[in-house]
Amino acid sequence: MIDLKLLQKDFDAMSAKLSRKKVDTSLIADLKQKNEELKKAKTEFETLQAMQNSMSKEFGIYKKEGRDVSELKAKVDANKINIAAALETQRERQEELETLAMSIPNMPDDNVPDGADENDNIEIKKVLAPHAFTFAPKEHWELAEQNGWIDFERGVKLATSRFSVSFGMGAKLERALINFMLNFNSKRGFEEVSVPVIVNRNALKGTGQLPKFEDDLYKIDSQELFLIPTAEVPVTNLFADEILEESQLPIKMTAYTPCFRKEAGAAGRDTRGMIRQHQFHKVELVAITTPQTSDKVFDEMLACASDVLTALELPHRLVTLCTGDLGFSAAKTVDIEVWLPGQNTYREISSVSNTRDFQARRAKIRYKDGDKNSMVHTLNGSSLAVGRTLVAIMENFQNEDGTITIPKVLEPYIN
RNA sequence: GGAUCUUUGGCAGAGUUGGUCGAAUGCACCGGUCUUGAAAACCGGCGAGGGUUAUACCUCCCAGAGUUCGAAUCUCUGAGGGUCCA
Repeated sequence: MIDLKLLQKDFDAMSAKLSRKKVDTSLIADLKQKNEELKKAKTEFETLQAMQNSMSKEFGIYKKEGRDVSELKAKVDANKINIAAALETQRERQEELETLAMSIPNMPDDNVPDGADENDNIEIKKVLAPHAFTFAPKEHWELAEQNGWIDFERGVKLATSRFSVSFGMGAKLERALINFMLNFNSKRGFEEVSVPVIVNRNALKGTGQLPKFEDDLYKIDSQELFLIPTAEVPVTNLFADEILEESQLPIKMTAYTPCFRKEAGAAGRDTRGMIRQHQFHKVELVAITTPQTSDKVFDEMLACASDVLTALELPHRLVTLCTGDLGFSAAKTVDIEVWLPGQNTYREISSVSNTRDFQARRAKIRYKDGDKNSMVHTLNGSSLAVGRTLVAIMENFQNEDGTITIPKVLEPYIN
């Protein structure tokens, strides 16, 4: 959630930043006004409540002294009616404010480039040059079927479209990749955690998936629980409602989970193959830091994800997302795109984001900052999407006859 | 599934004849005295959010509803945990 105090203090700066993310200034103005109205309603209610409290105290004293309370009671009873009304207004205002505030995205960092969509993203650097093929490289679904690694039809049979089944070496490679990545991340100082893949509404509010993006989540109707779209949700929320000691920070974690997404807005996109699945494996990085160190940890996470690809000998590039492509919670995001020779293009395989204090404010994750409590910064990044990594391996390591060479670093994991 | 108990500040743990309880006490933590330094001892501070220049003031004792002038304390519902029965 954006900082309402800051909004009151510096409306212009904030609305300028948010308008870069296509948030209508009138919305921000509305938010400011609602905030002021809530304040007013609160003051009103609290004044009445204070009266009530002091009269009640008096009441106790009167009783003890055996004095007549009928007059006081009449006063108190009258006040009660006003309190009920004031409380009701306050509640309404509170709810209005919250509904609006929770649906406003994070402000982009100042150095995030302006832009409308992914075409305006800015490449930072390329790592490893795509190697030249002496034959026309195939796309991964062809290779996957030819090698018997992935069965798309049977995935559909078991569930619905956008589900698949991995067999034999395909399945083995997925497992190898997960283990390899977790080990890799551990060595970089990210503690391995294993978390629930079903979470409640509150956790999803904390990281920003709710209330705005409920359509893209799988919901367990009977219980108000949801399948996680990313490990970012349970891992970040591990520390919700907590006040951490500064000495504990930064907390750096890595987790493997399956992820579940309805892909509601993606009809018709990537319908073939396993680029866009409803269920996929992902190894995630999450960090909780002080504001002073979040940029440093961001770079560490980005390097960590990029180095995994380098270790796998996969050509990739780093891309700074422009304002138009930036996610809801992120102040800054760098995507890592892996080279897919079959598709002859770079495709997103990882996304590292700094949400600054946006999620921290929603999830109430704070730390002792001297003698006061301040919001932490939270960061997350994939390292990596396992299915897409497998796709990249298939396409980059394919031989002319359609067989696939296994990257050297994975050999210990599949024997 | 049935019965019963329980849910308090970072932790432990008082508080159940409703009033001055945001809450004893201990531990932990922070500051100080003492010490060459540390430990011990002693003194002081120490929940969170809102609000204020600062006070005042308001809210929070699992969640929600209720009784009452007044609820951590009583009633109901729900959730989590324990024990027993099945």
